[in-house]
Formats: sequence, C-alpha cells, structure tokens
Amino acid sequence: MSKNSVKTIADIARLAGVSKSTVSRALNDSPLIGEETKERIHAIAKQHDFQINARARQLSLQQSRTIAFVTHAYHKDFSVADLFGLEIMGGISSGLYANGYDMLVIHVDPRDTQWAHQYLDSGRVDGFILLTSTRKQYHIKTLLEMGAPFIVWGVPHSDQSYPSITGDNFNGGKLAAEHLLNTGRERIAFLGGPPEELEVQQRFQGYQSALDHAGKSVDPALVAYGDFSNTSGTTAMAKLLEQAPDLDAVFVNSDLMAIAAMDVIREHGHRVPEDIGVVGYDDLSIAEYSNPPLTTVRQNIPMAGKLLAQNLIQFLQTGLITNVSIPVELVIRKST
Amino acid sequence: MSKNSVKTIADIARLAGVSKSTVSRALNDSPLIGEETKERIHAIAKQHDFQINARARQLSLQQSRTIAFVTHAYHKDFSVADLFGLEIMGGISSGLYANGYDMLVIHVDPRDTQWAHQYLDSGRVDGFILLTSTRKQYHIKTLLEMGAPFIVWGVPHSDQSYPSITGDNFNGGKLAAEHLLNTGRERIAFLGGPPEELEVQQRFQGYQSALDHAGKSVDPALVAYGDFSNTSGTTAMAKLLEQAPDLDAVFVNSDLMAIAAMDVIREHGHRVPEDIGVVGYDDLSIAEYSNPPLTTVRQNIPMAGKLLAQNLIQFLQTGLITNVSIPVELVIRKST
DNA sequence: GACTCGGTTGCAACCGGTTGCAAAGATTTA
DNA sequence: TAAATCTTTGCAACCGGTTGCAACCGAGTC
Repeated sequence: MSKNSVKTIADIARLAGVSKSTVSRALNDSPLIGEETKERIHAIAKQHDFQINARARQLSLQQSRTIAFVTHAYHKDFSVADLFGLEIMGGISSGLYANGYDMLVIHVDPRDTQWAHQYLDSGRVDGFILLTSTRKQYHIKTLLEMGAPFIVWGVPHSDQSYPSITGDNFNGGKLAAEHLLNTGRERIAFLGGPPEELEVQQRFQGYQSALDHAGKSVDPALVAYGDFSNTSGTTAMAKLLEQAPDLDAVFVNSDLMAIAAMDVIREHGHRVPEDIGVVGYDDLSIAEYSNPPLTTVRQNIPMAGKLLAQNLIQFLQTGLITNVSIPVELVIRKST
Repeated sequence: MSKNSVKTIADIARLAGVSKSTVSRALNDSPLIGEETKERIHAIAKQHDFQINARARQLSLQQSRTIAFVTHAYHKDFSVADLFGLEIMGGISSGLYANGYDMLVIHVDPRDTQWAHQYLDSGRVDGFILLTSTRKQYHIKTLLEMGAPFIVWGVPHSDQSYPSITGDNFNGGKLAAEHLLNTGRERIAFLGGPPEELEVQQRFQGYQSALDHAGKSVDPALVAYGDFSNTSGTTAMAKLLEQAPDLDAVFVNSDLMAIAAMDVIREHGHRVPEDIGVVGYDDLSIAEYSNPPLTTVRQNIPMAGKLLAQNLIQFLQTGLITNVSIPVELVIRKST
C-alpha cells in the first residue's frame, strides 16, 4: 500500500514538492500558506491517510495533551469501594476525548511524594484529576506547592485556590431529609462520611435545615459517622441502632454504606422500608439492584466527569479557576 | 530550588563536566561508561531529582510504552453494562504499571475504521487491549490486517493468530450445572449470551456435559439466548418461563441478565431460590448486593487484567503469542 | 620508543515535528 | 522603471533525548 510509505511530513513534502515547514504550516492551517498549496497538501495527506506523529509534535510544542486520572494504589486493586471512581471515569474520558485530550490512568502510592513530579516533569501529562481519596488534602497541598495544574472532585478549601467540581451537598442532605419527613418519619438519623470532610458537613447542614423547617432539632444520638465504605456502614449503623433503638429512618452518605446499613437493620429484626426508611447517596449503579432498590441522592456522575475534563482544560489554557457545584436530585426507589 | 534549573540531560552534563551522550548512557546504565563516572552522574541526577523527558526519549526510541484500553463509545457513556469492563480495567492498569507501561483509555466509535491507525501511527500507543464488544470480531480483523499489536479478552478464533486471555468457559458451565444438580434441581434451563460467541458455546458444552453425567439430556425448551445485557435477560427469562413453566433452575451467562431474570421470576409468582435456583456468571461486584445475593461463576477479574497486561507486553517485546485460559470458581450465595 | 589494544568519552546525526527569519516572487506605488 | 510592499515559501535551529563511529587514554607488548 501507499500508506506504508507516507509516515512523516517530510514524505508529504517530497510528494508535494515543497519543504517540511510548508507542510507543517499547511497541516496546522497557518494563514501564511497559500490556499491552493494548502489544499494540495491536505489532499495528499488525506489520500495517504497520514497521521502526524504525536510524540514529535508534543516534544516541539512542549505539551502532551494528556491528562492523568489519579487513582490510589492500595495493595488491592480496584474494589467495589471504587465504583464511584470507576463510574466518573467514564464521563471524564469522554469529556477529554471531545476536547482532543487523552486520558492516562495512573496509580499513586499514598506514601509516594514524587508521583506528580514524575508525570509532569517527564512531560507525560499536562495536568491531573483528583477524586476522593484518603490523602486528598495532602495531595492537593503538594500539587499546589509545585504549581502543578489539577482539578478536584469535591468542595475546595476556602483558603486555597484551585478549580473544582462538586455536587450540591447541602441540597442533597436537604432533599433526603425532606423526603423522609414527607413520608411521615419522625426519628431520622444521619449516617455521615468522615466528619472532617466539607462534603459531609454540608450534607449535615442540609439535613439539619430540613429538620429545622419541620420544627425538629437534631438529636445527637441520631448521628454517626463512617468513611463511605460498606464495612464502616455496618459498624456505624449498629451504633445508631444501639444509641437510638426507636429511629425510623436514616440518611446515609453513600450507597455502599446504605446497602450495608440495610443488612444491619434486617439483622436487628426491622424491615426496610416498613420499619426504617433508608436514603443513600451517589446513585451508583448498584443502588438499582440492591435489596430493596435504594432511594438515593443522585449526583449526575457523567456530567460531573465531563465538567472535570472541560474545566481542567480551560484552566490549562487560560488559567481561569472555576469552582462549580452541580445540582443533585432524589431518586425514589423502594427503600423509603 | 536547584530543582528548577536541572531539566534536561544537557544540564546534568554541564554539572558533571561531561557530554550529553555520556549522561544518556550513564542513566541507561550502559556498560560503555566507567563505574566512577556513572555513579557521579547518578548522584547528580538524584540530588536534583531529575526526571527524564519521556516524550523526547520515546521519540528517539520509537516507542511509547503506553497501551490503549479500547472502550466502545456508544452515545451514552459507560453504563452498568460496562461494569465488567470497568472492573477488569483495574487489573489491567496495575499490571501495566508494574511493567513500566502507562494505560490510555480510548473511545472508539464502532463506525470508525481509522482509530487504530490514529493511535498507532501517531505513536501514542504501542498496542491495544480489546474487551468484549459488539464489533469485536470486526475490530480483530482490522487490527490483524494492519499488523497492529493487541490482545483480547475472550476465546480466540482458531483460524487466526493473536494473543488472548479467557476464562475457562467449559468448566464454568459445568460447575454451574453440577451445583444446581447437586442441590436437587431437575429442570435446569440455560440462558446464554449471543449463541454465535465461542464463550457461550463452551459454557453450553459444559452445561451439557454436566447433564450428561447425571444421565439427563438437554431439553431445547430449556434453552434461550440474550446478549449479556439486563434487558435481554428480562426478555429471555420470560420466554423460558413460557416455554417451560416447570423449570426449577436456570444457569444465566451474565450477572446482569441473572439479576433481571430473578425479577422476572418473582413477577411470575415464583420464589428464588425456593422455587427456582439461579446461577449467574462473572461475579461482578453487584452480584453480592443483589436480591437475593447471587450464586455465580467467578472469573478472577483482577488476575485476568494483570495477565492481559503482561502477555501483551510480552508479545510486544518478543512476538510470542500466548492464549491462556484462567480457572473459574463457583461462588455460592443465596440464589441457589 | 613505536605499536597494539581494551576501556571511556565526545562529536554529530537522527527521531519528526515547529517556528523565527531571510528571501524570492508578485503586485502596487511613485 | 525602480523602489516599496505584500504574500508565500524555504533554511536552519530547536525541542530533549539516543547511538554509530571516531578519538583519546593509559597499559601491555615487542
């Protein structure tokens, strides 16, 4: 095939009887090149379906058009606890693709302080996307110090400045609590993620606000915290049932914890939703298949991913820092 | 910091008072360089925590040390139907990382015939990893024709030659059917994936073999096919119940179809597992959370991912084609 | 003392693009 | 008709590495 013989712009230059630079400019649609020449070169390129060498181009341009999706490398591989991450990755990937960027998935050992250096200084990526992770704040600090471009999923600390995307946590908590109130629940518990996380605090405020409006106040016995994982859900739910045996609903900060909590509730001899209503958070795909199917606060995960991609690219190109909070909605299923 | 000033091997060369080539050779541990010089250069590099420019290196070396994980870009983003793909990606990613490769996630429009060209000829990736997808055979054909390095998850066509990893489908079918027989089931149905796929045929053969050993033969009324998706599971299960109202067990070729099938079974007034036992396939994370938790054939997904990575790299480096089939096991939960 | 010879090192070309600047040709202006 | 100007193109350097080949070194040999 002719295809094999045309691999570089020099080949095209030879065919067109012009110089490398002219081909390069024509392919990049430079105004310096005459229309007629430009068309001829484009035609030749198309005809031999020429693919420009990305590495050489990137070396010259000093940029990689590649973004790293940062994932924590525990000793185990992806587990179900990472489902949220897995799902958002889909959205990010298509958002990047739409903007001509590639997505690299990188594993980071939490003890490793060099990873950002490694990928940035070696020119393999232009920026990073960070999700929830145990050492997120630490990573953010490191990245800020070294001036690395990145965007995070989550509420930004107010004293720092970097782009972020987050769900509307206050409203999420409010929606969940209101729904439980509307369905006649009296003793609504709050099973949160780590209490130091802003997301969790905002969800709690939303929950509190809904109770206030209904003329109720928060009972400390009805509040417990976990770390979003299913095992922590088991523990925290058991604690709640012990502290407040009369609770008749619980707003849980993640679907994984909610599913674990429903098991605990049943083991204690209660029924879901008849005795105790349960609302989760995230609307992971498993929420639909749980027993019973989980009422939950949906974060529009594909959209979140797309925005993470777009806004990071915008930041790379213009330096503009945007912090956006996207709306959430309540998906009512069988657990309430 | 001194860090900022040392970005290239030329910088190091200046510091060490040698030439670029010496630095390059020293960093690559070439035997041409004297021990003493080598150590001195390494020390300087470490001290300034130098990161070699990957793009320049790759351009020179004509390789990218990057593998593309190919995912189909339907109009929608990742859906629950891709959970299997999402999970195996975790294994692949860590397998690649362990071998010093990066993983790029790429979206492929099924109508696009140029994607492989694009990524390979532009030098962005060295090879591809293909999962189950509707147009897999077509993609394989294209890749073979253009001589692109790749590995697939699935049974290789016997008349073609390329590396692959697959679960032991025959044994998977056999284990599932034997388990159902052992728990006293008499009328065991087979709800397969697409009948033209070798995986499905092999699972059927395993199922048949187990029945044979028990002195039973396959009843055509007890066989139906879907396409692995949950909606097809709904349709196929309804068909089975109509064809054979007396069935008391079903071996389903994917967890997604199995979960849908259980809903259909309940809607028809039967109980799982009391009236009808259900075995799924894959052991996706949702299997554990379904109602009831699903007995299923586990494919060791993390291991599969790791092998896909390793064997593709082996193929790239040595041209060795390996086709490996990894063992499966039965995970017994509450649906049987 | 001239001559190999093995071990080290540097020169310069190359990988495949991009781009500042000079220059050639065409066109306008005086 | 010559000078000035604009448009279009090519030369050559550069991005940051790798590598074939020549050159240089001190030690051993005759």
